[in-house]
Amino acid sequence: MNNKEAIAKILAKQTKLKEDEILSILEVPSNPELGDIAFPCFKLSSIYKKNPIEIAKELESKIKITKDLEKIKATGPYLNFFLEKSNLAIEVIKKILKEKEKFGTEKNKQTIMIEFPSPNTNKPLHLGHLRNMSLGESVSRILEHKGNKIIRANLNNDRGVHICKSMYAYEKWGKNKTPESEKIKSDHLIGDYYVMFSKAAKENPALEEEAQKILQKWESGDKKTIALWKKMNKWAFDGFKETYKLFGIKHDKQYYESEIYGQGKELAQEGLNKNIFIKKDNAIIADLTDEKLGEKVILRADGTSIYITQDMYLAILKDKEYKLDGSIYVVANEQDYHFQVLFTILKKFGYKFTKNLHHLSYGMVELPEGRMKSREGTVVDADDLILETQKLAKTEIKKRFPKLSEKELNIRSLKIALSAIKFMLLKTDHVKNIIFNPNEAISFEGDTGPYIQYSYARASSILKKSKKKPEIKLTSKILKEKEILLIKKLAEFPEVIENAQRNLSPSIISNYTLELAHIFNEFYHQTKVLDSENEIFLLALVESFRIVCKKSLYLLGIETVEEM
RNA sequence: GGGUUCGUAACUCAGCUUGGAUAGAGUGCCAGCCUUCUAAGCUGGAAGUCGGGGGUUCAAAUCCCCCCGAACCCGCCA
Repeated sequence: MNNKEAIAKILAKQTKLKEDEILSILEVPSNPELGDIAFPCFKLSSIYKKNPIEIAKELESKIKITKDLEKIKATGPYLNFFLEKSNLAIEVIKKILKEKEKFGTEKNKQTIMIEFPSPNTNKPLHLGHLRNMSLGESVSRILEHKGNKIIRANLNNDRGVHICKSMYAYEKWGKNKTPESEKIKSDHLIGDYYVMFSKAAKENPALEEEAQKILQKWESGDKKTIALWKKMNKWAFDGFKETYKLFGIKHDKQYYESEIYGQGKELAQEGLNKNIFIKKDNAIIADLTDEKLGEKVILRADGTSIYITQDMYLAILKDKEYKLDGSIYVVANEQDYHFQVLFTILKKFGYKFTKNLHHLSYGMVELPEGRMKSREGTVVDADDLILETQKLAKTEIKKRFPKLSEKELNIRSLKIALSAIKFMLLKTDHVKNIIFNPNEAISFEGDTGPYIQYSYARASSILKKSKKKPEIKLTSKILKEKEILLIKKLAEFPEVIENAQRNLSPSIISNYTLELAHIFNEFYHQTKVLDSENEIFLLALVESFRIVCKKSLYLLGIETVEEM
């Protein structure tokens, strides 16, 4: 901020350091009571060969107080600057109220594709997918906020032996059952048969070969197999569609593995011709031992393509179709190696877009007893979790608003439930694993989404009840501690977004929003807004909080409620 | 065996990018606060060898090295 620059200017006059040098040393004191901006004197200490404590004292007596500078105080080896708060407050609030939801935006105008969650069609979405989708959607919104055009893409893994397993089980035990006849969500029906197959295959390993046979039939275009595959895939997609809608996810582009899985063979041949790949045991492989990635098969000895072959092709296809400035794959960290290999190969081909590819790798969601396993049916189902959480939210709402209409109850409880789930998944740094304890994880108190929503609702309530209009005018120049803290926190927002964007890290926003809401609640208890001396100004402050809080939640994919 | 990532309070996590002043939250526990803008809240308290060891530095949770522990990967599966 220009306050820092002004201070740097003053210090540059008094010391041998240059302005930008000072600017990089200036920091915010750990405790606000110490001051607003601190200058550590250690650097000067080595230049002047003098005790930093003495240097701080000397500077304190040399620097004059101006109208924006309330006080200067040397504390130990630090020189602390106290800013005049009312000017700062007016400046910050004016900017927020003027720019509103555009506060902190930029005009980057890049086209960026974000791929998520790319599910398999043999089972319904689970908690891992919810983490994936929360991340993908939040990163999309953060980059949009920075002015970029985002294409939300989804790669449907709709073929392969895992899908044949569900097909086998359905054919054998399904007896023309349908989602309608069983009154079950269509993708859940498929998942049930997948689990059934796995259990049966444990007893009778020969079933694995049966699934392989179906895959061969599928690849040869056997009509009956294709018909069954189409029928079951539709069930999967219909089910996913509902979950996406419930969770607030909309894609701009759908890719299907079944349509691209055979492609990329020309690339393999091209790589061979260009000596990027070599032939070994009749297969085409990439020798990446120099890159410490070992040898990777690109095309099987029988000429069929594998995962990496198709992914090479898809990366090029995406770039060709959209002329992308960036492409982000939101995929769990179990595939770190795959993406390292993929990007290395594309680079060897000389594709310029390779430098714009990014694997947004995130940690696993585990249960207290260990990893979730679809095969064993120990996964936390996405739909079930959302509906269960919504039920809990309904109970809480009914305690507070017993007369609320059924319609409003449904809308509000869903917003609160999704906020609890999404925030839980986004508050932890995405590289880390999350241990999901079903008994404790879903909460509406403490460091949670609903806590933030509640703070927002309180703010809305104040504005609704006041008879006056917010105005940036101070009746009293003396601001209370929490009022100043809140203003300072609001001012941090653009920097926080910048940081979150640079690191593609929604958790930075989650933690900021939590701190913001926390300070607002402290302010709420310290200062009564209605009928106070500074009412119109405080209303403007509350409105500023509402704007920034709502925007922060939006960037996390979370909606606000006006009353809760 | 090799690679990648993680390790901070009883539990779940911030802080590490850019080294600085007594390491911060939440949950749980203990003690308070609802005739005052919504108690899904607020105030106070107890609770820490920042995995261990070494190094760099005036200064290390933060940077470097070694060790230990955990997760994931190392397939002509996806």
